[in-house]
Amino acid sequence: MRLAELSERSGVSTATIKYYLREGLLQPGRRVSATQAEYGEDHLRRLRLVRALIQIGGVPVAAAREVIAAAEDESLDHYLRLGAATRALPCPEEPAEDDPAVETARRSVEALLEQLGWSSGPGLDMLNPAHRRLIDSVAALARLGYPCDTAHLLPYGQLAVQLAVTDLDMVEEQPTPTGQIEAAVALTVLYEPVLLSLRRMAHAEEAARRF
Amino acid sequence: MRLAELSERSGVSTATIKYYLREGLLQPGRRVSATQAEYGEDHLRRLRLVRALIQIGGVPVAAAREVIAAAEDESLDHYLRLGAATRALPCPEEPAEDDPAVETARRSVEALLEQLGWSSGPGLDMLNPAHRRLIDSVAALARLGYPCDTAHLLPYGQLAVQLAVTDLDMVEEQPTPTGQIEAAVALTVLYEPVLLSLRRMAHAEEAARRF
DNA sequence: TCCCTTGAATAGTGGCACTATCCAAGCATG
DNA sequence: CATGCTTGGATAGTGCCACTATTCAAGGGA
Repeated sequence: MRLAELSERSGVSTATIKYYLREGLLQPGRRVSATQAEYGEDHLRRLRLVRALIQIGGVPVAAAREVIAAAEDESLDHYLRLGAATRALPCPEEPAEDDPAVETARRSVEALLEQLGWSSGPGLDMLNPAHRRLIDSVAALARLGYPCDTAHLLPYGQLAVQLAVTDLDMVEEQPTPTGQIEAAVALTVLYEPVLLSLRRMAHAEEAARRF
Repeated sequence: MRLAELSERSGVSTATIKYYLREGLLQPGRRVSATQAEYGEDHLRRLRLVRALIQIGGVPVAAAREVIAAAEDESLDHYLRLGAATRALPCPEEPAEDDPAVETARRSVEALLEQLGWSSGPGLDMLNPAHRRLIDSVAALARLGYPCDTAHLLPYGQLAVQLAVTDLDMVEEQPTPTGQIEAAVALTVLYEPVLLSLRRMAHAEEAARRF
């Protein structure tokens, strides 16, 4: 199909598609003449994924490019690609304040990981952006005077384990390796708003029940 | 204390504090002369809250103002203020595409709420931005071909209920009504990154276990 | 006295995600 | 074949957002 049709079927303007092509989020189409290119169903599928990551998941364009690149890096094996793709996902990172609260938070988190039985290799922690973000968030809560020690975090950690099991079950439903990578990325990102929305709705529900 | 001290103790630049003052995120200090103002501990506390909402929680400045305004609206009673404050929190809203997927998603969500026993008053749904976001996210997942029906959503909803119970327990620990409102806002927003980080880390852990 | 700080007002910056404009090369139609 | 529209590529511009820098006059401290 032509650019115009790709645009129409995806609901993304041609200008934006061109932008994504420039940014490397989308493979260029098969050139059919000096001034025209042909796109296929896989382009459409990819475009929909990119669009969902950016619009629903709030993933920045640059990060989406990294994810896409990692997902189709043929030089890695399946598991490494999966890890690379998910690690490329953004954890909106703040410039770490050198606060005593951060050190306390780091210890709380370390203790939490131990209680959860998570194998936190000493180098792996710091490489994982999620780990940094967790520490920063806990530190912010502590700075405001809210309890956020290991005991408080533990139930959240246990719930996270349940979530991960459910999520990976869905990933393993995918038949092809590429499909699994894509599913891992899409489900990781797109279930985040689902989860947060449900939590907020549950807050409202529970608050109404209590008052 | 003076502006400079407020800045030093909070770690926020004077320029940014002035910006927050202009934007109404912070009450002006008690004027002590034509060119100087005095700030108290409550200013510091408020500033830290605002900062955490914006930096850690990713709340836009405008939304933070709404939240603050609702939290201290004396004309509402405790429960209404709590609702108003949390409802002012942003759910990064997308321009709703008029897709058949959205209609399907809406039905899935409706069925989910019923199974969870949530009292979704017919008007309340649409007012709640979280509800819209949930539908949009489910629609995006469906558009990509991932299963996201009521059966798949139910475990997430049940987990959300557990989260809400834990969260509201923490809110109720606060002795004063104002403290409860503040806690509700802070915990709603600041536990989101905690939860998402833990989920991603659990993904990595569970993936390592399986492969 | 002199200079530094303070607070207010205003304008400017940088990043991001597009979006608008231009251009030359086709293709399609009469 | 002429003509006008569409296509893809390149470049520059837009709008928003969260700050940030500048300028100014009035205080206050050594």
